[in-house]
Amino acid sequence: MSSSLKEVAARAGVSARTVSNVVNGSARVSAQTRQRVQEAIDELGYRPNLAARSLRAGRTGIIGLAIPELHSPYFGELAGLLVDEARRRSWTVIIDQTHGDAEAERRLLTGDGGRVMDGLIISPWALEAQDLATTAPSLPMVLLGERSPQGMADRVAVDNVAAADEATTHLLTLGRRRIAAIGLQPHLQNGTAEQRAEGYRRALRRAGVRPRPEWERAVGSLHRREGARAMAELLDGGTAPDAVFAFTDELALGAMHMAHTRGVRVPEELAIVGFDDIEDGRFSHPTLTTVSPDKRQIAARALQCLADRIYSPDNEVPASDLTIPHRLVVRGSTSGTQAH
Amino acid sequence: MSSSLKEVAARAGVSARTVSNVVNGSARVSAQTRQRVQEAIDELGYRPNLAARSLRAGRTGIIGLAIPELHSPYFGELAGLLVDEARRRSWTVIIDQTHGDAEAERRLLTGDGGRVMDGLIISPWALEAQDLATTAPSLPMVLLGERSPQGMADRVAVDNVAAADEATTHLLTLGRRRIAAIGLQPHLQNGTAEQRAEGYRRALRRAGVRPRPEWERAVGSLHRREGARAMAELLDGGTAPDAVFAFTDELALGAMHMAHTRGVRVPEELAIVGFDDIEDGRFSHPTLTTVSPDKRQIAARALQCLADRIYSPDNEVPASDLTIPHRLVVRGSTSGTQAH
DNA sequence: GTGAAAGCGCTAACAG
DNA sequence: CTGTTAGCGCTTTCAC
Repeated sequence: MSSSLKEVAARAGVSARTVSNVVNGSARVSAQTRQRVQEAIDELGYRPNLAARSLRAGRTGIIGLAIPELHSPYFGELAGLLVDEARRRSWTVIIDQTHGDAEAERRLLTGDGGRVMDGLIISPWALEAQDLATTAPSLPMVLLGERSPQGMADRVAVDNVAAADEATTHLLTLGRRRIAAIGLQPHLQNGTAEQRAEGYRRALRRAGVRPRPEWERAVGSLHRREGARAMAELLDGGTAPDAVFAFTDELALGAMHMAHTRGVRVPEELAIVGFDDIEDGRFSHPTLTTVSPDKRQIAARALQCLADRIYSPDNEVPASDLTIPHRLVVRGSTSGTQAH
Repeated sequence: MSSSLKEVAARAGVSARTVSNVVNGSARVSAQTRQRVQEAIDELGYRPNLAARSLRAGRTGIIGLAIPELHSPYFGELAGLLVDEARRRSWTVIIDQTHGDAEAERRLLTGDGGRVMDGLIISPWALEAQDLATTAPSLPMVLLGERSPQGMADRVAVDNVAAADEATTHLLTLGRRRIAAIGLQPHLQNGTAEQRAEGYRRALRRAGVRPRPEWERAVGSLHRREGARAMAELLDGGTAPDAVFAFTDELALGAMHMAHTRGVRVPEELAIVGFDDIEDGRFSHPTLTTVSPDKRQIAARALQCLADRIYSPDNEVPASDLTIPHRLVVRGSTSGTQAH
């Protein structure tokens, strides 16, 4: 179907070695020879076979990205940034969706089905620290989020406790005291959710407000639908909250939707803060106050870590644990103005 | 680093052939031998090297997906569906973002940098039909959207003219007559935008309304920001429209945002229809009326086409041109109720 | 500056 | 049922 290096060599009247040199620029080739080879390449439409090259090199130039789902503004945006950053490093990215399925995550980690990837960036969801530790890491790996057992792999994440604390404190500063939280995931032992809950409670306690379990709402997923459902439960409960801290923007937008549906005014009667700073929140009505992690930096750091591990012969580099900066972006859902 | 088939064979005291048979189940192996081999595999943590396998097989099991950007609800969702569908067919997906860059699209088409992918699904944006035709397709390819020169590659798309007509007709049915359109991209010769504009004009004419050029607003991108900008221009213009058909939901949500900012009530003073049926539109305030393409079917059909081309030895199968069904979903932005 | 040849890890055709 | 072996297309050490 497609011509090989050998055919190019034959046509140009040189050896395979020389063609290889021309293609890779790996050694000096006389201008004349180079041109003859280049012509042969063009005429034959030669493209190097990457499988062969990888087999030789022991590397594929492909890294894996495993995320719960592409269909999610946060992960979609992050994936986009990671793909761009990878491209800058001449890597291609294979994307896998785990859908929060433990089996899918484990399969990826063990490299079941064969080695294609030089490294893996994974945002574990269903797998617990325990599992991650026992599942031998068969390849360089960077974890996004809160599930790294110490020292097992590099980790890149924001300080969720501090961020949640800030978000909650912001609501307290507005004079709100009946502050609910939406987004707990008790069945998952999900590190992220637990840490955001911890920051939420910490802020409440510091302000002398006692956390009320009935205002900590669990969700089955992080989609808008679940945020809406949780909000409905809160509004149907005994005392209605006057503020909500949602653990993701999607949940927050779902909650806001339900507030509108029930005729509850935002932010007057109900202030809302989200987490992630997705695009939607900048154009919702009202616009959404949120914790904004530096996603660009998450992508850059994750790839830097991976590159270090892949290119460093020394396998004993201690795992790094990078904390990415974040900031609270105040918008309409917690202030009178529709600040952008 | 990782053990090879040969090592496994040595440890199990069999030949490479037998190990290969065990791994692939390609021939009958005695239960006893199988077990011995399996033990060796487990002990050594053997994983087949896919580069070698691909080199041998002439196939990689990897397909490419090239879209303008992952960071976009529509493409993110579509990419997710395609990845899942590919997985069902035991393919892995390499994702590339073109960012609407003609050069990036061309590079992909020519397979510059080497052959890794068995096939490519591409949603061309910047490249014109002309370019696509002249750029020799070096691999099986399916085009998503409106840019296929006839017969060059398979194409999967909705009937944009009909869909835009329906959307506009819906607005006319509500009694609106000053209907603007947001989303033209004249500089791109973009087939999709042109076809939606055509459907829009056709519906207007059929209803005896003369299309007004100043109500056809061009955008630089399909993001919410541009929708907001275009809406602002419309509101600042001479006669304000009483309805807007935006060529994507993101543009529609941007327009809606601007309407809110300017105190224009939706849908009372301004009805809005979008296109794509992204998740955000189901939870916006008000919820967004939109044209909903059957994305699941787009994904399924695109992969079916690709599979046919990859597995069919006959290269002369005529290119198919599949039209995917769509439907108009009426929600709050064009009706009094907040219908979900 | 260029050629010859070995071999990356795997599969499959050919023996036995 | 299992062993032997020849490449897949490329890079690279060793010669010239």
